[in-house]
Order: sequence, then structure tokens, then C-alpha cells
Amino acid sequence: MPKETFFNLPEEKRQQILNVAIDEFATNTYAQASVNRIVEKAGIAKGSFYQYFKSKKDLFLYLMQVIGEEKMTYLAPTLQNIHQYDFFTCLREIYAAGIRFATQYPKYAEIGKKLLASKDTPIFEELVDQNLPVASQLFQELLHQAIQRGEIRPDIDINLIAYLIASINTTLLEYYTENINQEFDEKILNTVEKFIDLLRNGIGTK
Amino acid sequence: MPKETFFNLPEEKRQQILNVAIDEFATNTYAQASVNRIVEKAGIAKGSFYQYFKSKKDLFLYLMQVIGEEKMTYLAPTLQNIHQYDFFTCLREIYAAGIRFATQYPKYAEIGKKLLASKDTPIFEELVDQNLPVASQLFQELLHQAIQRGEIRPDIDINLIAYLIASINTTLLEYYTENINQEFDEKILNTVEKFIDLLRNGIGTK
Amino acid sequence: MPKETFFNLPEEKRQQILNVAIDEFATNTYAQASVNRIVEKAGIAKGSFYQYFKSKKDLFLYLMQVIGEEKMTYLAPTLQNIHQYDFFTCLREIYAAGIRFATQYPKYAEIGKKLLASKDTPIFEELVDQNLPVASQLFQELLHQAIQRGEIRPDIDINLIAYLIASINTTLLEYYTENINQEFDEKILNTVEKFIDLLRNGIGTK
Amino acid sequence: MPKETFFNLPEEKRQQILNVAIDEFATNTYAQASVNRIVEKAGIAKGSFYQYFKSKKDLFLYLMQVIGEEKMTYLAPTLQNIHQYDFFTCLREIYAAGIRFATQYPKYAEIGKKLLASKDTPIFEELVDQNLPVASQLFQELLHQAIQRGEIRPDIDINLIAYLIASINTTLLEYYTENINQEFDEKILNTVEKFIDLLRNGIGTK
DNA sequence: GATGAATGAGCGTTCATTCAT
DNA sequence: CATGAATGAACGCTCATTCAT
Repeated sequence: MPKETFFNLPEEKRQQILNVAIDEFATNTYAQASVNRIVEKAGIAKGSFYQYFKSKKDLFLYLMQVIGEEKMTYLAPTLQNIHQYDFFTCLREIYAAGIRFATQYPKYAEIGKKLLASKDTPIFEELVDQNLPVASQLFQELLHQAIQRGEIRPDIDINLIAYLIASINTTLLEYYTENINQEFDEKILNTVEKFIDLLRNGIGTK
Repeated sequence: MPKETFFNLPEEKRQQILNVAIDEFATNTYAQASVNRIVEKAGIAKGSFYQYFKSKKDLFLYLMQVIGEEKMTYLAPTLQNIHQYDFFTCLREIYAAGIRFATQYPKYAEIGKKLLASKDTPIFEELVDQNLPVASQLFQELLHQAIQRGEIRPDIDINLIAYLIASINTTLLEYYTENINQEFDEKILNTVEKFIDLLRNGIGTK
Repeated sequence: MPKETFFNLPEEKRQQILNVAIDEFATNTYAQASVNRIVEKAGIAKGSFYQYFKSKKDLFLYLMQVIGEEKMTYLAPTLQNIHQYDFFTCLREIYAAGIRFATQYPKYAEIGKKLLASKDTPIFEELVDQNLPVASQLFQELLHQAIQRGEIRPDIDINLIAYLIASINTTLLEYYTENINQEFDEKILNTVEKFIDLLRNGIGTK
Repeated sequence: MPKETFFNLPEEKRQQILNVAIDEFATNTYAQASVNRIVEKAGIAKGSFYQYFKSKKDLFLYLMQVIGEEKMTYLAPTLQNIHQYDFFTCLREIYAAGIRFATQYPKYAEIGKKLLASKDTPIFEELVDQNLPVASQLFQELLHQAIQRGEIRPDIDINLIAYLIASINTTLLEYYTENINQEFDEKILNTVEKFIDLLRNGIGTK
């Protein structure tokens, strides 16, 4: 967690630092990201950085928390009503929320992507240790419930399917940020719809 | 491309260097990989390294080419008979070839995974510039032909589907290397089969 | 010397700061001691520190003075009656006073020890420049008088013997703090007695 | 231990680096000593330093080893004949050897002195861990044997006396390097002689 | 008088690359 | 052709001190 000094900073300066940091971590992996560059671009002294943050890791972990919380505000409505919807509706909502999130904060999405790439580095372990909610676990649970409700064929390999659903989520995001114009539009939602159908055909009970 | 001196090296020494390099790039991202460590583990002089390779990048790009070629030997039989098979059969063969490849050369697969994580870093651009044959392009072409042959519904978004098929390929590999025992087995092939079915239901003409 | 602001501080706060500083200098050498840590532990603002003290050196020099004065209150009774006692009695009293002092203020003793280790560093020079009363000078004087009174053989090397007596004083203290339980006891006084005898045999006139 | 590269250096350059390092560690404590200053004064690149030594610690430990070995060549003749001499003769020889050593290598003596001052720092622990032969242990053993041979009164506190003998050794060295001209002379040996006598009177059996 | 943000030099260390032999 | 010493920029981080409020 950043030190108090950081939160005492004038809003503008704090945002400036955060923005520069987000840029840096969106452009480089955690290991490659440079505190030197951050302070230079942010126009602050090196010493100041360490008056705001305990370490590079401190800043990064904080960023991840901010991103996580931001993402949760997108997912919360869906997750709250999770029991009212059938599995495939849930899935569509989660995908859509993810896409809306990535539309709003493309840099955050980029950082998330970079992070997935740094699996099996120490920083990733640390994140998992403190944060837990790895996406595929959510899907595992959803699948479990869906099977019990008879919405999904009970003979599927839950782990694998959850892994794939999580991965497709990421892939859709990636594709969206790479190829489509930056604005959230109907087209991508149609695509999501089609994929849900595809999955329904594949693993649904009927 | 490595310099001539590298190719003049005795086979054994050349392999030794390549093996060490593969280890290093399988364990670290491109940026994190260290020439220092490579020469140390390979037991060659630092100067020698730069007599074989123009730079770290040179070595890495060469490695990517070797890996690519190796992978092609796995795909070649399938690609050669591509016109005899329908799209979904092709797909199954390609997936299976990929899994066989990853089983045989897990380190290569690891490097590939690491690389996907460094998209939009300079080195990745360079790779695309020199190498082109990004997987999704292959799938685009296959999809194109399949549509013309009436195997696939013509209203799909080719780019997106190709992207997803490529991504699922990677995901299966990832899942396979993370969760399944190291030996190539029937189980994973069954999964592939199911996914092909799933896709057939989703995008096939019927 | 601390600035006036420091002495205007409420007694309690002033003591708190001094105590923290003593801890820091007892745990670290002068160079290693950190103003950052001091202000943090003392719960004062960084700026405040520099309103109380001109510099880290200022604080340290002041501390040394405080310690010196404190030690003097232990030695004063002895020094006042110095002419009534013979040399060896004086010596015993001085040693005993030193041990009592170290028993009472082990942190002070620790700082003293650390300081002796940093002889010939700039800070030590400065101390000598301002403070002078190095222990061995006291012993030189005592020896001088003792020779004139015929208590000690006139052919000894006064400088050397004074140096050694001072050093033994320190050594006894060190040994005491390292090996003996923290309470002032008879045992160490017996040892002092023995050493006095030893010296008496060695340099006394009879 | 320094790397091979260091020992491959031309004699002159190696000595130059060692001399600069000795100067640095004789002037500063281990913690305060600066690799930056060393490379600057030695006229080598910072990177070169780390091609010679694994770390600052590596250099320091090596220096301690060199000093230790050098000191051993002074002590060896005495230690070999330790059983032929009585305790006080041994002591005189050891003191004299120490003084001869300090005369020859005053910088080494200075480093040793600095080190004693950094007791209870991590580097000291490390040294003790690898080197063991703390001086006072040697004296403890000598005292033990001397008591068994009836040369010394059995009622003394061995630990304390050993500690003091070791300390006096250091003190003599210190005094010698601070006050006397740099050449080894008779005067100091006379003083040693007197101290031995003093001890003989104090703790000898007769 | 109190605050604490700002500063930049300095720390030990690693790096990819060059080049004289 | 092989060698490995040399290089200096860059890394994350700590420091004592200043100064505007």
C-alpha cells in the first residue's frame, strides 16, 4: 500500500503519477518497468517516489488493487444476480462486463494481459497470495452450480472448460482491443452472443 | 541471423549453445534473459558469443525460426493434405500436431507462451516483421476455403473466429502443460475432439 | 549544539527524542545511524528535527556531551577527593564509577564502545576538537601526581601506562556488559580490586 | 573468494586494486566503505570490479583472509613451539609478533581495529562463521594449559583474564601505531616485557 | 513553531556489448 | 577463431538536508 504522503498529494499530481505508472506497466512487464522512467516522466524526484511508495512492488500491487476494484464495479451487478440467471446468461453478462471494462480502461486491460504473461514469476505468486480471485475459479464454481441445476451436461471436464471459458474471455478482450475501434458497440456483443450459443450447443444439456 | 562462425561450429557445441539458450528463454522473458548466464552455462567465452551472434536479439530471432521450422515438420503432413480433408478434420489435425509438438518440446512451447505475453514489445514487432506466419492467418485462410466449399456458414466474422481458434489452440496447450501428465495421451485428444464438435455445432453449416 | 527550539520543547517530548536518538546510536555507528529512523520512531516531523538540530552531527555531538556530563556526575565525588586518596584507591574508585555508570546506562556505554571503534573518522576528530577530556589525559595527570608523591616508580612511560589504564577501563566495561548479568554486583568489583593489585605490583614503588 | 579474472590480472594492477581497497577499508568501516570510491581511485570501471569480485563482501572477506594469513606467518613460529615455552614467554612472543605484524602492515592493523568495532554487525558474524580463530580463545587455551602446568594460579577467572590479555594486545598495537615512530624498535619490546612482568606478578603462581 | 513534501547524490549490483590479444 | 577483460549506463533504493506553507 502506498504511504500516506501519496494520498495527501494534490489530486492532480496523484493522478499524473498514477497515469504515468499505468502507462509504464501497460508498456512493460513488471520486471521491465522502470522506476527511473516513471519518476522522469512524472516529473518527480527519485526520492519523492519512495516517499509515496514503499517500493516498485508496492506501487504495482496498489495498481492491481485499483484495477481489481474498478473491474469489480463492472462485475458486481452481474455477480449479485448470479442466482437468478441461468449459466449462459451469467456468462454473457460477465463477458460483456469485461468488454465494457476494457473499453473504458484499455490500459488496465493491457496490464492485466501482461500479468497473465508473467505467470510463474515471484510477483504473480504475491498477487495470487493476496488477491486470490483468479478468474477460472469463478467459472469453475458457476459450472458446478449449473450442472447441479441441470443446465449443463454433467460429464464435462469442469477444470478444462473453466480454463477455456476464462481464456476465451481474455481472447475476446484482446481481439476487441486490437482490432475494433475503441468504442463499445453492438458488434462485439453480437459476437459474444454467438459464442455463448456455441458453448450452449457444446456443453448444454439440450 | 547467426554469423557463419556459428554454423562452422562442431555440431555438438552448436547444440550445446542452443540448448542452453532455449533453457534461458524458456525460463525468462526475452528482456529478462541474460547473455551472461547463457555464456556461463554454455561454457563459452563472452567474446565467442558475439562472434556467433550479432546480439541477444539475433540469437532469439534465430531460436524462433528454429522453433518455427520444427513446428512446421509437425504440421507439414497435415498442411499438405489440407485439401483432402474438411475444415474440422484439418483443425483436429492441427490441434493434435500442436499438442504432439508441445509434448516433444515442452521448452519450445514455454518460449512460445512467454512470447505471446510480450506482445507489443519491440522484439515482438521485429518477429512479426521477419516471420509473418502468425497462426491466425493460417486459420483465416482455412476458414475462407471452408466457406467457399460450403462447410461453414458464410456470415461468420472470419477474423474473429480465426483469432479465437488460434487462441484456443494456445489455451489447450497451456492447459495441457500445466495440468496433465507429461505424456501424450488419449485424454487430451478426446478433449480436442469435443471442441471440434463444439465448433462444428457453432459455425458449421449444419 | 541543538538550537534553542529544542530546549523550549516540553520536557517529555525532549526526552522522547533523546531516548530514540540514544537507541539509534547505540544500535548503529554514527555513519550508519539514520535521521529518517529517528524522526519516525520519535514521531516528529522531519522538518522539526532540523529545527531542533543543525544536523545529524549536531545531535550526536550533543548526545556525547550529555553522556559525558552524566558520566561526570558519577566520577565527580571521586575526582573531588582525588588528593585525599592514593593513586590506586583513586583508580579503583574511577573504575567502579565507570562500571556503576555502565550498569545504570548500558546504552550510553554501547555508544561509547561504538565511538571508540570509529577513531580516525571525521566525527571523532570533531569530538576531540570540542570535548578534549579524553580519558587517558586524566590518568596521565593522576600518574604524574602519584609519581611526585612517590607512590609510583618514576621510570615508567606515563603516556603508555595512562593509555593502558584507560583501555583496561574500557575492556572491563565491555567484558562486564557482554558476560556478566546486568546487575551491579560484588563480583566485578573483586575483579577490579585484583587488577589494581596487579598494577600496584607492576608500577608501584613497593 | 575473488573470481579467477582477478587472479589473472597483471600483478601490478591487482596490487593497485588491493591497495586501494585496503586503504578504503582502513579508512571506513565495512558498511561505510564504498565500491564507487574504490573503483574510482583504482581507475577501473564499475563493471570491472564485479568481474573481479562477486560483491563488496567478497572483496572484504578476501582481504580478511589475506590479512589473517599474513598474520599467521608472524605467529606461526611462536605457535609451533608453544609447548616448549612457559606461558609468559609465549605471551611475550605473541605480543611481539603482533607488533611486528602491525609495524609491517599498519593498514592491516587498522582494518583489524575497525573490525573489532563492528562486532554485532552481520559481516562480523560471517567472518566468525568462516574463520573462527578469535584471539581470546587462543589465550583461554594457553591459560588453561598454564594452570595445569602450575604456572598460573588456578583461582583466576580464565574468561576474564583471556579477554583482558587479548584486549591489552590490541591496546599495545593501537598505542604503538598511534604514538611511536613507524619502525619496530626495542622500546616497545621493553614495554611488552614490563607488562608481562606485571601479569606474572598478578596471576603467576610465584 | 510545526509540518512533511521535495530533492539529488549516492549506494551495491547487473547488463549487453566491444575489442585488444 | 577464441578469448575474457573492459566498459558505462541502468537498475531499485536510501540518505541527510531544504524549504514552502
